[in-house]
Amino acid sequence: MNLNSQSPIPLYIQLAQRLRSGIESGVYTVDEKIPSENILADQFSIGRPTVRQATDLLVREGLLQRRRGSGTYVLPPPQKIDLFSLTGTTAALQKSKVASETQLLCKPVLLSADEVSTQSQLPAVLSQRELYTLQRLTSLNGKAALVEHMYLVADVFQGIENLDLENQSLSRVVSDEFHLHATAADQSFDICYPELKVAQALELESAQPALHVSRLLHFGDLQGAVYCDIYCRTDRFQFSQNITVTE
Amino acid sequence: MNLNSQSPIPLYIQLAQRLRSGIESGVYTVDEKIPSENILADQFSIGRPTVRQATDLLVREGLLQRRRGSGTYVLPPPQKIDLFSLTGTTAALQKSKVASETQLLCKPVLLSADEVSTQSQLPAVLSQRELYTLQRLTSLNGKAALVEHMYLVADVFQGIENLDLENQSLSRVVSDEFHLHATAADQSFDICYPELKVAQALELESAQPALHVSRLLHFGDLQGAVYCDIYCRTDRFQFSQNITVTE
DNA sequence: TATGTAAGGTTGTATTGACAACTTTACTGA
DNA sequence: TCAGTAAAGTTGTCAATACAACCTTACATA
Repeated sequence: MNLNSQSPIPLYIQLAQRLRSGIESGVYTVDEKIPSENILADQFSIGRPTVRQATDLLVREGLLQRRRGSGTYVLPPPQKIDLFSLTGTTAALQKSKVASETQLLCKPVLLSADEVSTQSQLPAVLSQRELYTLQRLTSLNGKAALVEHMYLVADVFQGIENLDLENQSLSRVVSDEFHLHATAADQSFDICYPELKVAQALELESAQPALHVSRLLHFGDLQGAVYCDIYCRTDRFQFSQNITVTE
Repeated sequence: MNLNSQSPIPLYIQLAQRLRSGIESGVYTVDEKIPSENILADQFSIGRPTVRQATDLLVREGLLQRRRGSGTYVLPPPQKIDLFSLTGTTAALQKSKVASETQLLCKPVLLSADEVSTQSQLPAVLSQRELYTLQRLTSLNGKAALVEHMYLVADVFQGIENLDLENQSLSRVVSDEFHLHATAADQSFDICYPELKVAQALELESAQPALHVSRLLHFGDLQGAVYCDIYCRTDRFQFSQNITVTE
């Protein structure tokens, strides 16, 4: 079985399409290996770097995962989780009936207004204020799903560093301990390649993108009391949202 | 100037980091070329394939664009557009004061219930119904930004194929002609690699991801009367959303 | 001065080859 | 039967080389 070297379509794209079809049709089974790079090179009469270019595409699409020394595996399709409605992340996960575990990557730390002013990615409403910052990793069914890097206005959330912030919805903590409820949010969505620490926490492959959501939460008159950068693996879980008109 | 070949960090990642720093610090200017692959290979004493591996990363991150025969260019950062609140896409763009142009890629076509039932990606609420389908490309400031592939319930939107659907908010058409207003939406967000036609319309590089949003719109009692797959280039524009609590 | 052509420069695709770092498998000895 | 070790197989990184397909630049001619 060979590829068409007279075709204007590059060989690596032809091979990628063959492999993609094989995955979709079940020829290659989820959680099992596809043939090794050397075997594919022989089968299709092309070089191993060209095979790697083809599998690079499918790794990036979230269909395959390479494991050094072991092989190249077919990944399962993503599950669906409502994450971007205003219910709060851990609450949404509990509703979705997936086993979820949240752990702190960084415990809450108090940042002075000077320190905050050096962090240019924070919204203007938070500049020049003291903030608590913390990072959490949430795994679903034992698999890393999302990382949250949160900033909370220190004045509003005094004492939060003494609370248990693992395996518990932040919105519940905010509600139970501070008697606040989010009333609105501004979010933006983009594709990014997270910094190394976040990529490692999410178990991302080299140059694998993540969905990045910047979320600024408003609590009635307390505008922008919480800011959160969320990094999601959309290849493992599909993140959804329900919204309604507010009029 | 050389890379550290004794480092455990691969050479291509070291070079990528050097180039990224150069872009962020302004050493390499937006809309101008970085040094050619051969020049970088000489400068850093590495092979051209290794240089290409490094620039591959930055192309994927949306920092660089390669143009065959011309060079490798630094791309400008994305602009911010509110797209995922419930205001409707073209209306949101008008509000953002970017020059926007919307053109049909496919005019509305009526799909029979049989044809609809073969399209597995549509939500269950739409199966077994006659639908109009159409595709639109929206460009902002002359640059392809998003593609919408829409499905509208035929009973509800009879006659829509006779309306002008270019350069006009669908939500306005729906409002003016059918006296309907979206009251809620279910959306999900993921990173995808669109099919060729969509990728071409968006001017995506090979294996460049797009943000994919599936949106099901509800019009009061008319649940799920419009379904839309939206593919966005988040490297050119940053897409945002404002949501509020509905209680 | 403008147009056309050729040469040079640039990125895109592909091959062959080598070695490192890892996992898996098979065999041997206690 | 179990543990340890070596060999084989797998992916990851790197390089040289070649040719194709494109763009840019410079020069010549009308």
